[in-house]
Amino acid sequence: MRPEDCDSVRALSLFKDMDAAVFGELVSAAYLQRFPAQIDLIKEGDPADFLYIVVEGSVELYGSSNGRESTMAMVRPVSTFILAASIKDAPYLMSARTLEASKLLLIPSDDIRRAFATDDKFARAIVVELASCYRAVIKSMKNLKLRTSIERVANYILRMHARAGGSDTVELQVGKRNLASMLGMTPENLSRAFGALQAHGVSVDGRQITIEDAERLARYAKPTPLIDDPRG
Amino acid sequence: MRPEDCDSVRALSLFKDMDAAVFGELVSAAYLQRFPAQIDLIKEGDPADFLYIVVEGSVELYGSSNGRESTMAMVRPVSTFILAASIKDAPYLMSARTLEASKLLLIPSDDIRRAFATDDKFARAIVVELASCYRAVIKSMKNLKLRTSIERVANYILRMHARAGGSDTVELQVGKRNLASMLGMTPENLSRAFGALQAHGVSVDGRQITIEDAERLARYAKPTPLIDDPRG
DNA sequence: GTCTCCAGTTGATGATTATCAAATTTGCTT
DNA sequence: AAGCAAATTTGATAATCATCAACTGGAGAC
Repeated sequence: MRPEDCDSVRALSLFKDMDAAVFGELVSAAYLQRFPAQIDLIKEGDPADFLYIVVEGSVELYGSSNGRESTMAMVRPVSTFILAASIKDAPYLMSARTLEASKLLLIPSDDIRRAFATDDKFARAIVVELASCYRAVIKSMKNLKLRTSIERVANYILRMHARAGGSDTVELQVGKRNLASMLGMTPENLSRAFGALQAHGVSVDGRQITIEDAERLARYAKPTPLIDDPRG
Repeated sequence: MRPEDCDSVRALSLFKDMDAAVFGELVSAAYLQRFPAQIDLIKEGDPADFLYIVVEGSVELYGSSNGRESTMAMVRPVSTFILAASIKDAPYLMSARTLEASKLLLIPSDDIRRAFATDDKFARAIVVELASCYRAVIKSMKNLKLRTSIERVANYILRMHARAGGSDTVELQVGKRNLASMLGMTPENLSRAFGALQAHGVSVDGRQITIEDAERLARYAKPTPLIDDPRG
């Protein structure tokens, strides 16, 4: 594991304040691996053998039932996923696959639980992390239950716009297929939603999205920090 | 606060292993209050001044946006709600109101955070609690995204059936209006869903639900522990 | 450069779900 | 027990969303 990768993991709020020796043990027990795009990493229902950290690339978390499948979240560097299952020693609730070629750090759940039991600061950092994850899912659920599909797309565009520092052109980071599933709709309807948002000053060309007037779009989308603020 | 209420709170896994003195401080700082039915307790966006514990009765957590409103969860005794906001000192993401006359324990978030900072066992108990809450929301989200409304109703009935120890008649604990919102549909469609489930051996009379053959219903509902198991 | 493949788009249609209005039942009050 | 308000059901209709099929355009293979 390269020092800069190690540093970027250590910089995560989850690990930042933990005991140096315990962190050392975690890292030495871990595997740093590269995966190609579209590789299945974990399957829901499997025992949670590892905690995963996305060092480079991106990963899709999705759920399945019957024949259906739906994206639950997309994870980009540097952050962890499936922490809850690792800690509880419970089966994964979501499957995961790489979206692109990715570098991942796999830490055995046993070691995570041991560090959790020994290191008080680590235990407290996990609390904060889980609380944030919990609140993120609640927001995502409110987004789903309280908004129409076009509103969800509109608010997604506004969030990208904010993340890009207010630039009036933003670039989609994920394929429209994945985005559609993430937003709880079909790819066809995502296309049509983009079309419908032309009426609110949005134009889409490939993965380039141009926002004519963010204020105007916001008047339609009606964003609220209680759903759309990635922090808090 | 009556000793039996105190004991039932202490028995929660969140508090069970915590230091007796710290627990004593928490309880002495807390307010035990009775509320009538349909009383607004908290409003989303407000600062998280208290952690709530439902001692008796039941509470609805709901989100709103635009003019819409949707039930996110229903909390029954004895359990806590809005722990994540209390710990993070962040605004509530959900509003709460009593569903029936209820007895609630309100613990100031400041005291919760102080106890979290001092008591290592409490900090670890919070981790387990938050991990469980997180997984519960993920399940709820999978339920929403991966199932039709009739399937959600069918699986809800199966869960009640299991909770009632396999009895072939179960009683609805909540009004159909609330249940509909919880399951992400309108009251009208819940009615029709019950009607549609007659074809799978379910008959509904008021709040009494009779399941002719749970196996048969399960063949339609296709429950999975990764969505429907309340534990894990 | 041309071909192929695949993601994305578009159009037509069907299923699901929401909305509105009215009828009916239920539960509670007097 | 009668009367009233609220909850639920039912029916008719409309909006939303999914599905299927056909088409388009661009990226990579050869």
